[in-house]
Amino acid sequence: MTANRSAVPATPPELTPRQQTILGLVVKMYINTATPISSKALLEANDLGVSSATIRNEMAVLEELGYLTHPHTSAGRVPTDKGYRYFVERLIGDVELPQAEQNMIRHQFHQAKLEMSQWMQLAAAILARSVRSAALVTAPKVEQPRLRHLELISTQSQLVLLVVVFQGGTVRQRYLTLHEPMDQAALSQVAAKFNALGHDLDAASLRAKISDPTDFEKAVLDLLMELTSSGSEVPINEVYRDGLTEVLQEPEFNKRDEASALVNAFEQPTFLNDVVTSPVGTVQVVIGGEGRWRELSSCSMVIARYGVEGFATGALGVLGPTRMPYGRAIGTVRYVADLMSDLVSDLYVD
Amino acid sequence: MTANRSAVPATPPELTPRQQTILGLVVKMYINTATPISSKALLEANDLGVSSATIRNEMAVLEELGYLTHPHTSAGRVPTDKGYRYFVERLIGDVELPQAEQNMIRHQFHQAKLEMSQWMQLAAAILARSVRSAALVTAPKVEQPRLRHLELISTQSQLVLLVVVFQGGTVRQRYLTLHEPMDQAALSQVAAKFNALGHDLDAASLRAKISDPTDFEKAVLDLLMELTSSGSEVPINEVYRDGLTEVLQEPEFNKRDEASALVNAFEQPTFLNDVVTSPVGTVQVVIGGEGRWRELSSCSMVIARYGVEGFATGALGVLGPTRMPYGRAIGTVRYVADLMSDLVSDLYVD
DNA sequence: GGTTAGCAGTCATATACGTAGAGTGCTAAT
DNA sequence: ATTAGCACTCTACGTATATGACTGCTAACC
Repeated sequence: MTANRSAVPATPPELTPRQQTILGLVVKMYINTATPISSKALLEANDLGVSSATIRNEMAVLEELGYLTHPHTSAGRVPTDKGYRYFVERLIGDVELPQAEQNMIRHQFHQAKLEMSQWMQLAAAILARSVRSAALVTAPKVEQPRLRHLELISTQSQLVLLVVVFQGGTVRQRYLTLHEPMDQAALSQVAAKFNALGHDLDAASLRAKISDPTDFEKAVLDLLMELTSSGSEVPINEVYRDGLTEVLQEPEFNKRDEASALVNAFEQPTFLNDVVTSPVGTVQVVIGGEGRWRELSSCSMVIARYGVEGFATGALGVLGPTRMPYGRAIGTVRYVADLMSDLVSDLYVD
Repeated sequence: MTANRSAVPATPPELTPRQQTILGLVVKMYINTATPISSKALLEANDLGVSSATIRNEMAVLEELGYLTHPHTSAGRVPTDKGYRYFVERLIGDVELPQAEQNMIRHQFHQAKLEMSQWMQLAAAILARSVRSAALVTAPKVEQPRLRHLELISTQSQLVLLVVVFQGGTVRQRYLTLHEPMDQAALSQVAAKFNALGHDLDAASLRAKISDPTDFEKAVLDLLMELTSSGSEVPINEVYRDGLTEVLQEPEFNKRDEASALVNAFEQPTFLNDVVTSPVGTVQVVIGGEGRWRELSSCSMVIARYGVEGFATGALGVLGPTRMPYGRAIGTVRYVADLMSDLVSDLYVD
């Protein structure tokens, strides 16, 4: 009991088994009821073999150590962020989703039409419903996308639309302004040349293969590089959402500021990707904004990357009150992320 | 003054000029202050040359006729939906946006990068900021899209991705399951055939041109038809939004139910298109949900179609409290819709 | 020493009540 | 037709009071 099970820096001081039990129960009950947990209530719901006075004493200790708080003198206890953190890292037992639920989710995935955007939308819907939180899914971003086909389309004079289809079916498009007019035939010729040379190559390799490019070809190559460079913005609409309405019903979002902060984060296109730092395969739990996202002090996130590391990854997760069912959330996020990873490797790797 | 200026059926009974003035002032003041307007307050803010008692009498008449209400006995007057409607249809004067503002908006449009999705996002942002409401923009839907290029990409065995680029640069993609395996070469051959025959045609014309198609070719043609049929769903993510957070600050959304209803409508992908009925060129004002959208009883919408009628149209508009600056809203929506229409005809018609 | 019963103390919540102020509706005078 | 004036109504707000939910502490207990 004294050995640390995790390698987290600044390990919290060890709690006695009974303190752990009490902390765990307070967290679980508070997550369910959304009301502060009194010593009496805790006693009535669980048989601990001790009196409420003892529980009070232990709660006082847990408060001293920073795991619990008091809204006011005559109220029950509420977990602090530190309390949730301890719960998530030490007390949560099995976060594996029950088999039945896994089956249900897998079944939905296999029923769906086979399109990435629909899958992402489905993933968001499943996360939202299963965790009762707001869910976010961003499209997988291919690291060095290989070209499948490109098309140059003349629209107005001097204005050309470049459409690129990448391996795996991702499509990107961008307009290009010409210095001097070119007709469609000339454009098609360039496109044909690029298609012949560039098939299955990434943008850099294609550029290397084109000796002595014309100004226009250079411009197209630049645009291709820009589209596939790692700094390039993911298209703004490539984030799929669900469950905002439901999570706004939670009591913590009665206060308008809290609700606004949540909506803000939820709507901001880059938010999820800004927050995710964990590699594919692990689930990241952000509790109470963790100092970095001030507004989200009463929100938690359970998020993960999915896909194939170093090749194509996206992010997904849920956003809800700190009073979140962490067990379910972690289990579901992990399971859905795994499913999505399978999809990515099926569709993008060939 | 007795002649009807509009051809609306069931014309409301004519109000005296003074009643019109008072109704107009109450609406305007309430829109600004969000508090019920008392006879005294109205008198102090505007010189009407009569006493508060007279105004009270007139207000009582307007209430009798259904244009105003009372939250309670000793409160000022608030416009009813009917009052807003009268205001919008008869009392709003010039809804043309001031030249300076037009310039500002036009300027922003010409500064932007030339991509439809970015333009739509920009339109949403402009609407949201200018009207201080939530703004929605849906992508233009081309009626009978002509093919530009299609690509068949083998992903897994039996699973083929169809990517179609239409005239104007719209891209659609869909997966297709094969009955028997085909290799990429065979797929490319079919694609080449379709590209040669189908360039600049719509799906139906292409189908007519292909005599004696193989089973696979039939399947691709079917999919093309489905993608371009009028019943086909617009991709779920093709709606651009902005301004939700801001509009949620409005006092009417203090009540959670109101806020939820708004968020719901705002998030539902098909909402805007479900509501818009007006043709391109006119602005539609929906006040208080108008019976059909029960939840939105305290919301109004100012919306319009844009694009080229019968060819490619989308919808845009704002969603806010019934206490909405209708003049600004109508002016801005009209102006932005016109700009977007110009874009559509520039980009899609050639 | 850990545990517990019991009790004083604290605070939120609910209720009742009184007052101030805002605003209307009505009436009688102009 | 308009208006001054006043009675009436209702909300908002502050205060007082009671209630009940908890805690924290102390002293007794095992």
